[in-house]
Amino acid sequence: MRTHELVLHQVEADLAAGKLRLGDRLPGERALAGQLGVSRPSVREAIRVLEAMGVVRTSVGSGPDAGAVIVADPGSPLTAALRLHLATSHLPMGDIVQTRVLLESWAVREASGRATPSQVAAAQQLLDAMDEPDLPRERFHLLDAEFHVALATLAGNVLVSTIMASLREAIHGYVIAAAPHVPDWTPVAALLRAQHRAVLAAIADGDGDSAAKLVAEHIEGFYKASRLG
Amino acid sequence: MRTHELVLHQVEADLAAGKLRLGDRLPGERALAGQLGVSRPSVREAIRVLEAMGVVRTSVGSGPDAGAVIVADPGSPLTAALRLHLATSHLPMGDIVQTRVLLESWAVREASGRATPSQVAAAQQLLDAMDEPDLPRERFHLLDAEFHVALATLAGNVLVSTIMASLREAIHGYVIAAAPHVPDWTPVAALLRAQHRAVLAAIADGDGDSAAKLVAEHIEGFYKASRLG
DNA sequence: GATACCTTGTGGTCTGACCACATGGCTGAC
DNA sequence: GTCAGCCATGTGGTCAGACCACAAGGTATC
Repeated sequence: MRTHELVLHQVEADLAAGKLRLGDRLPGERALAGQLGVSRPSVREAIRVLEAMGVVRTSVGSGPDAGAVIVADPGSPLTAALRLHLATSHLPMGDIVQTRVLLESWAVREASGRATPSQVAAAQQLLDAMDEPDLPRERFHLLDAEFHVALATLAGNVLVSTIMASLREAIHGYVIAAAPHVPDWTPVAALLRAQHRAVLAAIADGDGDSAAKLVAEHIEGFYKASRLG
Repeated sequence: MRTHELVLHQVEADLAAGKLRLGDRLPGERALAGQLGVSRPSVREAIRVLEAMGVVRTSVGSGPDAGAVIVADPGSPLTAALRLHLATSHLPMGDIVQTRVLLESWAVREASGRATPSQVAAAQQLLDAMDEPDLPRERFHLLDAEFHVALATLAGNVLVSTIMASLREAIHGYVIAAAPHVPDWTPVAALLRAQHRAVLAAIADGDGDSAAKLVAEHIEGFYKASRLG
């Protein structure tokens, strides 16, 4: 076993045993190295991995917030991993689109009937913001992503909404890059806006089947238009 | 930007540009450090992150296989991240079960009608192996996991089957730990075996709806019996 | 020609040092 | 007594240099 893996296992064991909890600070790099009988570079490599996994956040300086703090951010590692594997071209974009359809259809179906009026209103505000004329296209896509993640969150499943958010973020760059393939943007944007409102209305009405159908058409249509799917 | 992140971005850019392809080797740690004007520990930290993300595999020694080789393994990082976040107790087991039901229902529905006889036969062999009397319980669960992943693979979506595999692996330890909660194991195992065969039969018959329903009941029933869900 | 050895290049690890940064207490002025 | 400014302290960030273990492939020996 490599030295930094020893450190990783130790930290994971402490997490599982409850010795390390959310918000706690890891011992300093020098102290941890001393405790485990390894060198500081090995501890640092382990902390880099934990950081990449979204388990700790490090910051320099002094005070209560300094050092390596335990956080719970399952999203960022997933996003980063998806981005990297998309870059290697060994993760077909079509599979990602299909997965989005699958997850979002389920999420809006689940959200129908359990979404509170205030949650629906919050999503509505995002749609209103997207109605603004002369909205830059990148801003449009960011709001769009936020809306879809908000829908996924309504289903109340942390894992599903996390996966959704990561999928959106990982492909955001590709969506922007594909912009030239949709020269006539204005009518497309109008269609997307209308579809969003239809989906949200179906959720508010508690009509899960319609919501699922509408969101699937919405996603598939967009990727087809963007030549991404 | 921290130094090791600079290295990461450089590698990601090379991947996206096609300068680095699957199977290629990264320059040696010393060479890479020299090229980018950073120190070797910084390069090493970056490589640790890439390794954690399943983008490279490192090995010592000499020859064509030595060093850091580009691989495509989106599964292991996902597994590790899920394990760690389960350890922090900020990822409810119920959400994982729900996600499994969602993904597997879709997968078996998709697999119905597109699975070839040879694929079904391969899955059947796993079930036959699970029929062996006096099979150790851990071995049973491993074969069970393999069977479920095989089903997910039949749907032909890399992302979905990868997520599925990671979910299974991440919770494997918890399943084993929950074994004492199912004292009367023999009839439970018999039920699981029967359910497996029913699911596979439905897939072979092309009856997607039945397959989806059966697999959902199978998964939910198991977690309920194990007091995990 | 086959075998044992050794050269070479790889990652793995450690030591020790210095830097940048943020805090928090200390010191001095008022 | 109060407050502003300063500096000691502890943190991660980075570096240089060294040595080890390992595996391949060439080389010398028998």
